Amino acid sequence: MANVKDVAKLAGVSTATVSRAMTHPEKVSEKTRKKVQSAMLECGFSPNVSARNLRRCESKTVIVILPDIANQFFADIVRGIQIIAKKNDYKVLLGDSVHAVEQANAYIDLVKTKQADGIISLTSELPEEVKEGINIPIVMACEYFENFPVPTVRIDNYTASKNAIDYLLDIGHKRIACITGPMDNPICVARKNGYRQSLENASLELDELAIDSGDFSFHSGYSAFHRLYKQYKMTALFCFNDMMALGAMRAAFEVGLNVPEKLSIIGFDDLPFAQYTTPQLTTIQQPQLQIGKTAMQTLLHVLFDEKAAQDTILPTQLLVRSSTASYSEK
Amino acid sequence: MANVKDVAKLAGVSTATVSRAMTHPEKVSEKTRKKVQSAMLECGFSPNVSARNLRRCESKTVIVILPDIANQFFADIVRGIQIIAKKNDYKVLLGDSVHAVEQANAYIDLVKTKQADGIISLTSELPEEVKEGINIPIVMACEYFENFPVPTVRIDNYTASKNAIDYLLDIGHKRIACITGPMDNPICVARKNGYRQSLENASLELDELAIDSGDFSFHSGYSAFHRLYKQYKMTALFCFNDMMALGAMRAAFEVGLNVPEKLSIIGFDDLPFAQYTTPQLTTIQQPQLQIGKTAMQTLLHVLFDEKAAQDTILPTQLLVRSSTASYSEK
DNA sequence: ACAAAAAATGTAATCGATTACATTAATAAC
DNA sequence: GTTATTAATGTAATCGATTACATTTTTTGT
Repeated sequence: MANVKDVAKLAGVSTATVSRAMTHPEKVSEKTRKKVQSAMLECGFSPNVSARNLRRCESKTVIVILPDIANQFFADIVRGIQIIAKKNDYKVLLGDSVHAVEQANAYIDLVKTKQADGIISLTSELPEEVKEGINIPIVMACEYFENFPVPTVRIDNYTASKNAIDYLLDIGHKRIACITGPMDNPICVARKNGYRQSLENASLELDELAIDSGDFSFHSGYSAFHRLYKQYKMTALFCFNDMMALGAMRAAFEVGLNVPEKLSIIGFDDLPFAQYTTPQLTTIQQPQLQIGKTAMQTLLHVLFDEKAAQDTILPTQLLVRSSTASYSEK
Repeated sequence: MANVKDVAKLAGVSTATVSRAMTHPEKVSEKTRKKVQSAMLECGFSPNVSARNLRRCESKTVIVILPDIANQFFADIVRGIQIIAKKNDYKVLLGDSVHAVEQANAYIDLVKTKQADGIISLTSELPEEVKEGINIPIVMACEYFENFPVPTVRIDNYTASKNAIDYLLDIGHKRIACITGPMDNPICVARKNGYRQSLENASLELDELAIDSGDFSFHSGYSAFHRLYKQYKMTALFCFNDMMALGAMRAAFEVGLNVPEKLSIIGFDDLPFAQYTTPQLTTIQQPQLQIGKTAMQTLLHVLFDEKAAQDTILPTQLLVRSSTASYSEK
């Protein structure tokens, strides 16, 4: 494989000039730049990036840690990250942590070992050292830690959730159940607080029997519904993501509880399938693309210390489709 | 940041010994190994992998090129790849090519520039040079090129498709429409051939009005259905993936064509949502996890030239759920 | 046309881990 | 106890691109 020396010899210049022709073309005369370029073509030269990284102490690569590549929710976030990364000459590499801290750690090692410059984490399932403010450029998107100083980009889970319940109350529901995510997750705590606050504002009490939890998978929504159905007579159900909402909708169908006539269901995320289910799913839309873009921009700030990187809160929107209907007591 | 020299000084040994303690521990005495290890801990040493890669001419990293991270179909394939990679001390990095050859090229460059050792491509949207047998370790999974010598792992699309249509014929359907994928894709050609052959075996002629094509997205299935519905009276519909099948199912609902009573629908892939739709989707299951595992194993063969890497064809299975029902003419 | 400033290029050190080869220490063989 | 073997360690070159600094060439100003 050709290296700078070969190119230099072929072009009749020094290795320094070859290097400059690649990375600082403005510092090389038009004429020699052309000579170098054709020499590079002639011997099929590709620079060895390990060598460059070694010398430069950077890699122009960012790692995105996903807890679960199978969750479509992350797709557009990643797209947004890629758009901004590309504009800034960064490569994006996706690491699926499969919800395992150990696996996430392996990706963080890529930064420690200089194979990547920074991390955007879409999961809070990270090793303790990260929370303790280890010196690694990292931005969290969607998720966050309580009281830990990692810059984040996210939504206002509390308000989004509160608005959804407000809407259900508005259209006459009083018995509103809820399928949460894992309650050790701060965003789930926030969503549950929104749910509780909305009920309290309507002078309704939160009934623990109306609440069950899942792990964001289709199946967990399905089985949580079956458990809830036995213990609580609900007219509406709020699920902490669309996948669980679909699982619950399926389960409701199986017990003959028609959606939305007998049961209203609201999801969270607005995944692509949400408008293709029958009935189409009412859900809370997150600005995934914008979250991704902002996260990458924030990471660039962290990397270049341009300004103290801050938290960003982006807006959500309740999309009313056909899985919800107004309720009036008979 | 500490480097081998620092560790060496701290442990009172040479850099060579430090290096050996890391990568060939059996060549170092028990005693010095311990000394080195505690010295590494003491100064918080992480080896600079760029330096190692530079010297070793390898990166222990493989790139997986996905055409679309939003397509859940790839999730378990990636899991399978990761399982085998981990066993062999390889890192897996996912690259979303967004169906763009240019983007795929950027990932291929990672190999040329020694940042990755090989590629598993889940898309055939690759630059021409790859097809021309460029000297890059690459394995294709699911997709393939006609007449190009890249090792592949895939299913028998022709037979899988033929079996699905055979089943529809068996349960009495005669007017079977089809929503294909992009017809410049060899796997789509194979599936369409299976569809045609099954019809021919039953002495039915393939009617071009019964065929439309999509791009594997929910929406394309939805709009293809609406086009088909205007021009062809079908009692069954075969879609080349589950996402289009769901889109079509939604469209069928909108025109009042009940599934499965008035229209049977078959998908392809068995994505996680397929058992949570109403009705649950009959579909062709692919062994995604196994495809991924085999692809990674094949890539290891390619990398180490252990034996001529071959093509592998894995089995599929028709999963009959509730979106299909038998048809009898009135 | 000449000095001064600016632009272009070259020389060689550098990044940090690895490893061929050389040397020393430990063990085995007789 | 001496030599032959083997194990452990050290020395220094190496991977390939970058860049500080030095030198040469070109441009500018008068």
